[in-house]
Amino acid sequence: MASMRDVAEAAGVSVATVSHVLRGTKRVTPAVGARVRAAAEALGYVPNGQASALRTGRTGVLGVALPDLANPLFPALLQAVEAAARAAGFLVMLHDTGNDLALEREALGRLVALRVDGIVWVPAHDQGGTRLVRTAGCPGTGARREPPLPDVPLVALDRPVADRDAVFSDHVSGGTLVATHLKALGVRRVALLHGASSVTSSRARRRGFLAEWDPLTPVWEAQSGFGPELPGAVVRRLRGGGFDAVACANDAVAVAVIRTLERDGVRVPRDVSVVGFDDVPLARLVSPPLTTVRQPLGAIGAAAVRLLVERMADRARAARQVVLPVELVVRGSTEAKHVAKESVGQSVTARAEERSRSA
Amino acid sequence: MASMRDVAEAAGVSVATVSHVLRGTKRVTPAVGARVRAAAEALGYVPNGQASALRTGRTGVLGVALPDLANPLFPALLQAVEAAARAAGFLVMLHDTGNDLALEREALGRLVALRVDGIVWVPAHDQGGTRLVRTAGCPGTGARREPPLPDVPLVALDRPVADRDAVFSDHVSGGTLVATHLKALGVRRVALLHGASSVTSSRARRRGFLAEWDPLTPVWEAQSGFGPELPGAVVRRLRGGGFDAVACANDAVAVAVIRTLERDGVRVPRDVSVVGFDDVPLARLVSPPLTTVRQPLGAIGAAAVRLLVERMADRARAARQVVLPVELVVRGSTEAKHVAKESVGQSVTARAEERSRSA
DNA sequence: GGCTTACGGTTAAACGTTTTACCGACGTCG
DNA sequence: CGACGTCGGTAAAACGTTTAACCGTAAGCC
Repeated sequence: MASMRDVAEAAGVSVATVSHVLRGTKRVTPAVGARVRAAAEALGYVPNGQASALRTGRTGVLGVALPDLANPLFPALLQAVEAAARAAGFLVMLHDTGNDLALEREALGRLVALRVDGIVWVPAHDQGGTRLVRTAGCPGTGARREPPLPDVPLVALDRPVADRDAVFSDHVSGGTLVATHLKALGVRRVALLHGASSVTSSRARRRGFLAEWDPLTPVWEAQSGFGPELPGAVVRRLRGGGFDAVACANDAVAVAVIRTLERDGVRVPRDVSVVGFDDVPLARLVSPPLTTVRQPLGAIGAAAVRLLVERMADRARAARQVVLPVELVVRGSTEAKHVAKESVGQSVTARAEERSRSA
Repeated sequence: MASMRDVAEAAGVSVATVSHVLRGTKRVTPAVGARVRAAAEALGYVPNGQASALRTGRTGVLGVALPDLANPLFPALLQAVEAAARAAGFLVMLHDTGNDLALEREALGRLVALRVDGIVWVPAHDQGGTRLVRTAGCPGTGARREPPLPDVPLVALDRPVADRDAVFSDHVSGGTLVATHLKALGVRRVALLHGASSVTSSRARRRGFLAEWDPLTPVWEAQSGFGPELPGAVVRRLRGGGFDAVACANDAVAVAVIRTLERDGVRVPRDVSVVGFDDVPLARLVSPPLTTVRQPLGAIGAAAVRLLVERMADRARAARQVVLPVELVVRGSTEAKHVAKESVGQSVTARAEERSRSA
């Protein structure tokens, strides 16, 4: 592949001049500029990013490490991050960590080795984040002491990492929004299906929900994970019935719940309302369309890149955390109980959908 | 960040020795080996990928350029490619081209500039692929003559690119499978919703379908695109009715069709059967679960990486094309017409699902 | 005309690796 | 005892850029 030296020879100038022309770092005679450009074009010259990165210390690449692309939230999030990164002039390097701590460590290691300018990281487990960044391993146990992550600009998404920048959705008020909505619908008995309890956001949503919910009303809680397969215990309990609404860990779980209920002849939302979380594209496509809490993916991506850029400018700056507002999107999977149904349910749906579109 | 030179000084050896120890390229005294490794660990040394890439000419990175992450097929495909790449020791660099030809060109350019070892590319439009790779532009029109893509190992997915390796699903037999299935169900009048006609795979499916379909039976055809929003003309025509089945460009379109039909009181599959394409995760979650044609994503990813590796070994090798078999997955959105419904429809569903799981 | 300045361009030193060639010491063998 | 191969380690060149320092020439100024 043609190098700068080849271009220089073809144009009859020095490599320095070629560099200056191509990057516009110095004024040159129009004639020389034209000669150089012509030569570069003729040879199909493509600057070697490796070499210039080595020299300048900047690669123009952001690394992204995600737990699982199969969860539809993450492609959407990735797209948002990629768009923000591109707007800021960065390419994106992707690593799917498959929810595996070892893979996650390796992923971060490779990103650092490639000297990416910054890392956007959704840790698989939230304890894991901090452990991976700090010096880890149990001294004295003989376990190999894992080295800490070098001081690379890094922003954690949705999970806290000690002493690092982070961006969160406001899961607490997400939980509160769900509780408020269900209360307004006249729901009395509710089932909460949480994701993994090790995930901060799950706990935050629960906190937000319970803060708003009448403390005297019984609430049934269980772990459902984040995948479309419900644990057997949850399925059995859903069959048991006895609740007016189910609030789910995410949209995939909500869809699974709806299918399970319908298979048993329970009608959604007439008999039981179901609320999801995330508002993935799927949510508006299923039947009934999901009432859910929308995460501000675009804002998350933009904030993440912004934090990284700020940190590149000032490595010593104190860690900053950004919390972004979420939004309840009312669709067809929830409906008023014990009160005039059509009017309330429908009008709320229409209004909310309208607003979210114009936003 | 600590460099090799720092490690060498700390260990009291030369940089060459450090390199040899860390890469195991030469035998060293156990004592020296231990000293070097200890120093590296103590300093938190991470080799500089840029530098070694510059020296060796290999980056260990594969570039991936996709049209649109919002289409759920592509995250799934990306995951497959990433898994295959990782298995072969490569990292993946992602670029979402947003179905935009200019962005696509820029994406490929940046990947080349970063000297990725290979590129996996799903061209947005299939004429675009070839045009981008060859020298383009219209000489004489004054349009800036776009330079051809340098000779980087590159594999095109699902769209042909002149003189390059490529991997396809067997869309022709995909179309045939759909036709055969619908015929067996007793469907007489069918609507075909195609994606963009500029996409090779769409044309191939149509060809496969019509080859199997009774040429005397009228077929209604229209372009629906690939997104979840149906064009107005298609919606109006669907409302008109008059067919027993709709074969769709992909699963998202199929879901949109089902919703549209149901809104008009048409029951799926009882009144009309609907068939999707791709078998994205969404397909089994919607109601009714989609009968669709599964693309062998894992095999596609593996084949793509394999082709790239082969070409790295032999740059002059002739371009090779790999066509991979697809599979009909029968679920609940299709049902037999004019014959005993429950028995045929259900048993076929059960059998097919069983087989696809054990596979 | 001699002085300074600005301009257009070049030289050469980095950046952090990998790798070839080399070198001294040591053991072996004739 | 001398020649020789082997072993462990090092010196130095190279990869393709960027950029600070430098240098001749021509223009500007008194």
